[in-house]
Amino acid sequence: MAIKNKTRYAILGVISMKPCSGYDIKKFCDKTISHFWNENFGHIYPVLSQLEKEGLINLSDSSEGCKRKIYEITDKGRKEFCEWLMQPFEPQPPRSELLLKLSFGNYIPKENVIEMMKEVKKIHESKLKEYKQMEESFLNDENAKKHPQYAYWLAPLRYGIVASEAALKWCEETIENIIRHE
Amino acid sequence: MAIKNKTRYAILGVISMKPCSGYDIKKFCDKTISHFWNENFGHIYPVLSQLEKEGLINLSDSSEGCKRKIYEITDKGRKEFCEWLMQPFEPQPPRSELLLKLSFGNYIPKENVIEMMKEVKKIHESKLKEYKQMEESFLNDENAKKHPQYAYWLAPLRYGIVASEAALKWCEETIENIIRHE
DNA sequence: ATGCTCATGTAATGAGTTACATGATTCA
DNA sequence: TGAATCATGTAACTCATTACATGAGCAT
Repeated sequence: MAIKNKTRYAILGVISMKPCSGYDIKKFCDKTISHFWNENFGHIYPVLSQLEKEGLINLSDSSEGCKRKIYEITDKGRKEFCEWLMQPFEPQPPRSELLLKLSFGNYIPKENVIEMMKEVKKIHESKLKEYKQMEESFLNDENAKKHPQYAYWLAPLRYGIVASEAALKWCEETIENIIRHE
Repeated sequence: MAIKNKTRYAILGVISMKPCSGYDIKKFCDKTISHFWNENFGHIYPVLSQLEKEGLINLSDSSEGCKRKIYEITDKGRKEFCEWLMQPFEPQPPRSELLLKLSFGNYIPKENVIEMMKEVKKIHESKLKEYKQMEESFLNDENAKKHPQYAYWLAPLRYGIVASEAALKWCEETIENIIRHE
């Protein structure tokens, strides 16, 4: 059976970049990878304890006597993290509430569906704008370019951009189709 | 607090089209909406019992004395289903294992990441092919065109197509970027 | 002194998956 | 007669979310 707890890998990944606390991890997720990954405290803290118990992370020396609990990754932890990275990608079972709703659109007035689709379009527009701004500042950052993670950070951002553009196009097309179909 | 159990709406939707059994619902999901929605028996049956208890579905007369339990939607059920349909779309918290993995690609050999991306590309290629075939047979089906659900069934399919095309493009671009970045 | 952010955690709950159990029917 | 499919369900488990509780430190 495939391991399903992805939170542990997200945490290992964040800690592997820089020793940090549970609070830091949450902040990092919210600020940096929020457009493709989310975590919440209620899950982070128990998983942190478990990872420590398994010896994949350690309380760092710097956090002794201090209130904040700073964790660092161990060799064992780095090994397990890399093993996960090397495992082939397995598609996740899809669940799109939007597409589910949409496919039963004939049960409610056309206007409501169109309104919903316009809302969806707006969401993608604002996301696209945000991603493009991020991309611009990223491409102009000479320091970032030298970072070994550069191409791997650009990729999710680029995904956000092309996916949003496609979704936008699809929204327009779908609204047209719904209007046209009597 | 928002209701989170989406399975109940998927079930109500399927039953609202045509009275059917839990087994039928599973078959329908696998065959017809599998590219954007999945269900499994272990969840369908308990939710069916619950929906019946709440009076949103009924055992149909035709299933009396029969082994198969055919359910039909009640007025109350149809009302609740439509209420859900009318509620504005709320974006789901994102969790892309692929993008998470990819963003830590610098921890493993480049070749592995590229191999993974090529696999992902293959997956999208075969999906795109499948969707296009479905689209073709759908567009050539004169009966389908007259169905009130027509535009709403075409939409998820079109989404699959544009999303796959975008993802494909992104795969190629990303592979290039990873190769180029020393 | 009031409110905000920092910071860590626990408990309850819910959603969904997987594995297991059972028996009927159909078809080769 | 044996395998595959039809058909319904339960139990155990895991993952994740939400709500709750608590307290420190800092600014106004």
